[in-house]
Amino acid sequence: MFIQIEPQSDVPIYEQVTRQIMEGIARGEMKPGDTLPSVRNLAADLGVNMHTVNKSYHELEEKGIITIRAKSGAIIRSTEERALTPEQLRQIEKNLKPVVVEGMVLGATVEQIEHMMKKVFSDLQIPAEGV
Amino acid sequence: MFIQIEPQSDVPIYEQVTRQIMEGIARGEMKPGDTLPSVRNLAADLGVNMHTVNKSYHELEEKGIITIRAKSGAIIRSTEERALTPEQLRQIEKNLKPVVVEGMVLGATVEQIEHMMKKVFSDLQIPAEGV
DNA sequence: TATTTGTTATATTAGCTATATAACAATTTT
DNA sequence: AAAATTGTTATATAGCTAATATAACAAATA
Repeated sequence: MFIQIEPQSDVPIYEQVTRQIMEGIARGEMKPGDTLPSVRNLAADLGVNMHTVNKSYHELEEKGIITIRAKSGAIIRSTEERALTPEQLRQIEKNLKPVVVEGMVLGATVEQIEHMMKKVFSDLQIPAEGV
Repeated sequence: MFIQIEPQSDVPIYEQVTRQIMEGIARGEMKPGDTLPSVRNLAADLGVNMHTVNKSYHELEEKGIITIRAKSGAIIRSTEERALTPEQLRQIEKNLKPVVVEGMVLGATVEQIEHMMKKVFSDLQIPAEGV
């Protein structure tokens, strides 16, 4: 699998897993309807505990990104199913705020932050076929 | 002071202090050259421990936002002193990435995120005189 | 039927957050 | 010069989170 864990990071392992699965979805490497590997399999692949992966999956479910079918598996929800609620928009803005504020205080311009934002976006864009 | 602590938040107190001081600087309520209150005074104001505020100040120093003069006080650095190093740009981008990725996966467009970013920016802009 | 699945429970270790006290030495104020 | 204030350092404690380890359960799947 495409997930790489950094044990020394200040970002918790379960959070690293969550983020990299989201990246995989954003990149189009994983599509809606796809099933995630079982918590035991992924945990074994990554060399981490089952519960750590389980926590990550439940975090993804809370965010509305996957659906966990008890005793069966986890499926990536379609973009139609997850319709970007006002609550989710508020959450994104809440996450965005401290990052933008820090950027401002350090002297970054709106254009610089905008540029970084678009760079992140395009870097994750679904690559053209055969690339 | 303008800082409001939410004890129930999942954001650590020292991090709340750091963020709200950054907001104060972004808003122009605190200007370069200004001294921050002593760790003991601010801690008393907020009803938290001295070490909690001290941790926040050191976090701000690590970010390059203030200078701590040992046994004297903490001063807000000027924008000229902190020249937005490549390292800082990388840090901002690193902070920005997971937020943008989550927004993407939830179905937000570049325009939506851009709009939120600019909203945060303008909300913190230095208000016109006498407003 | 046997295997795999997420779930639940218990226990342990490690690290972080936050508080509490206390003392030190340099700076600043009186 | 004396007193007060300052950040620093040290020790200790309590609570919480992260992560691991085992184990058993019941439903789903092969």
